[in-house]
This record gives sequence, structure tokens and C-alpha cells, in this order.
Amino acid sequence: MTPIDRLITHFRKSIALTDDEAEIVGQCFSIVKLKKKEILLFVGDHSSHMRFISEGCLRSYYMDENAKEHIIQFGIEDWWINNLYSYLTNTPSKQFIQAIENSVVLQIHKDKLNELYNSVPAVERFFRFKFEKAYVSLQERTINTMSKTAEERYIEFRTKYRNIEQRVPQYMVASYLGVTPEFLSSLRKKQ
Amino acid sequence: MTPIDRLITHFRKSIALTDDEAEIVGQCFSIVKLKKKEILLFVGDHSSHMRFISEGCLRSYYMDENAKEHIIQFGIEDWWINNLYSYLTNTPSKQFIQAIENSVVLQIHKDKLNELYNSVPAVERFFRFKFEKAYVSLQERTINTMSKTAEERYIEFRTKYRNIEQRVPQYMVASYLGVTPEFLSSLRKKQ
DNA sequence: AACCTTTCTTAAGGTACCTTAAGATTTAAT
DNA sequence: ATTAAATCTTAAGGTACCTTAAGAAAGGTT
Repeated sequence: MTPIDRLITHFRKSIALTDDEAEIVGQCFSIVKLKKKEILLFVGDHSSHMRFISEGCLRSYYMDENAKEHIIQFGIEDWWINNLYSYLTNTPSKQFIQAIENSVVLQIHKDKLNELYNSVPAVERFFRFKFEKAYVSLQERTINTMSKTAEERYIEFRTKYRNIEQRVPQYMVASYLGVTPEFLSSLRKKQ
Repeated sequence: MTPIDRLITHFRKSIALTDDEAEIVGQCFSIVKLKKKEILLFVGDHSSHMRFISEGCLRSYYMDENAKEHIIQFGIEDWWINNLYSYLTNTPSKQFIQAIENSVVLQIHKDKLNELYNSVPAVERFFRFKFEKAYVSLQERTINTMSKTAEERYIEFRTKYRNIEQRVPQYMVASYLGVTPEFLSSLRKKQ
């Protein structure tokens, strides 16, 4: 299955696309291949693409004033990985996006996507859903961070994202959970 | 100025509305008057309205398993106060919305809003912006919670929302910041 | 196989923030 | 004005999580 096929299959899980429409959609995306550790989006760049992971594993993270990394999101096959913040506000990104494994990403520029909304309206609905879900899962995470201990969050993470836990180094899980690798290690020992 | 006038004025800050359109928009909203401490949305309710604060001050909060309250958002005149999570997912709300002062709220039901999108298209763009901004500010808050101390967050809150700080009890600010009232009190003493 | 790099663990000491409990102060209700 | 209710402060003792530092294990590269 080509990356484009995979993308079309993904779209068709949520919206109906005729073969003609699928053809149009496919042509709007360009392919990006990344080696492990390669960076797709640097801080300061404008994030003006929507990006679909066709293969591999990536993370988006930002660095605070003390050069400490905080992982915002992991992404694997069939996920979208973006900096929605920068995309929506048209401001330079404060986050990085980096490949954790060799990866293949399909991306579409904002301008092209807006054109696509006109030629294939179902796509607009698709992305509205995406934004809504992004909001919902962000809120879930914020609430979790506020009201649960690191241990509880870790257990939740393991059950919810077992597939991811097995693919990324443990110190990145720690960063996603908002604790130090040392502390996560000590939590694991307890169990 | 009537509540509806206030709402129209608010819309016109972001989008253009003819007088006819303004009339249509105004008729879609219904008015809700709340006494201090009165609850507008209970846990378990479906949150299927968008709500505009025309007067007063409210908060949305949820209660964790230990019956501890966590404030998600404050709102004052000219803000929107919703449970976007429940609104978007059509699931019962896990949050309350409560009046902190006597308040006047204008609300529109989701179904009616979707009709309004058709009759007055500019309104759809208005709400798309709203959702985007909601996402952006939620992300800012999540990142802040992860990378800053309570003291830093408090200082930021004071500068950004001085008007709110002066209207709500201090223990609610503490809840918004994610600390106990006692700890916030001790931070204030230090300054 | 040997070496270098990356990742994970252990442990000691420290800090941010919490819990409990009580009293002080402010605001609201009669 | 008096009392009750709501809010804020103080203080002592506790816990979750951090920092630093070092070594152990695992993975990659020649």
C-alpha cells in the first residue's frame, strides 16, 4: 500500500470520497521521508501544513526557558501530527516535530487545503472533526495533569497507548507525563 | 444597552453583520438570568448551547473523584462560557457552570446555531475562530501547567487577568492555578 | 569482539506543594 | 448592630516529585 493509498483509506473511515475526489485529494499532498531523529519542524518555522503519518513514529515537543523538553504529542501510523497552535495562529512555532523512527509523512499546505475544501467539501468536515477531537483530547489531558498523580497518569498512559509505550524510549514517556525519567523509573520499580 | 445589543456589538467586532442579519441572530438567542451561586449547567446535563455572558461573572469547573473542584475557566462580560468538550462530543457534561455574581447569559441551542450558519454564514466563521482560540488558549495553559511553578503561574494570572482576580474569591484563583488556597496564601505573603 | 552512545536505574538530599487544624478577617443576613 | 457564613491566613508535619551524580544495561557501529 502506497502512502497515498493509506491516506485515502484513512479519510474514508470518516467521510465518503468518490474515486475522482480521492484522486484530487491525493494529488494535494506531498511526501516527506525522515530518518530517525531528523527534525521536520523547527522552532521559529511557520507550521502551515497538516501532516499525516503514513509510516513511523514522531513526537512534537517544546523547550522551556531552562532548555527542558516537554512532549506535547506522540504520533504513529494513521495519526496526524501538527502544531495546531502555530497553524491556527499563523505565528512561528514554539515546538519541534521530530522523527523517533524512520518515518514517512504526507503533508498539505494550508492554502492548498483551503482550496481543497471548495473542490471536495467532505474534507472540510473531516478537518473540523479533527480540530474538535484535538480540543477534546487536550482538555482531557489538562484535567488529568491537574487532578491526578504521576503514577495514575502513567497507568492510564500504559493502558491507553500501550503500542506507543513499546516504541518510544522511557524518558520520552516521562517527558510526556511531566516527570523526570528518574522518577518514572522509581514508579515502575514499585509496580 | 440590552443584552442582545451587547451580543450584536460583540459579533460586530469580528464579523460584519447587516442590520437584517443582526436581527435574525438576535432572535436565535434566549436570555438566562442567574443569581449568585446559581448553577447553569449540572454534571450529567448535555451541554448543547453556546453561551455568551452579557453581564456578571461565572466559572466552569469539574469535580474529581475526591470531590475536589478544579476550575477550568472563568468568564465575565463579553466572554463565552461553555463546556466545549460536552458540546462537541455530545456526551453528558462532567463540568458545572456556576454564576459567581448575579449574571445575565444569552444562549443558543446547537441545532439553532447550525441553522443560523446557513442563514447568516459569517456566524460560522465567527465560531470557527472561537474554537481555534479556545484550543490555543487551552494549549497555552497546559504547557504552562507543565513547565512553570505555581508562583510563576500566579504572577502571569495577575497580569493577564487582573480584572478577574479582583472579582472572584482567592480560593477560586487557587483552584484555577491548581494549588490549595493555603499555598496560594503563602505565596502572596512572600511577595 | 570491542567500543561508543543511548537509555535506564539507584540513591541521597532537597524543594514545592499538600493536609490538617485552628484562628482571624471579611461579607451577608437577620 | 449582631450573628452567622464565607473567605483568608498561619503553622506544623507530611508526601510527591526534583536534582545531582554515578553506575548498569542495552543498542549501534566499526
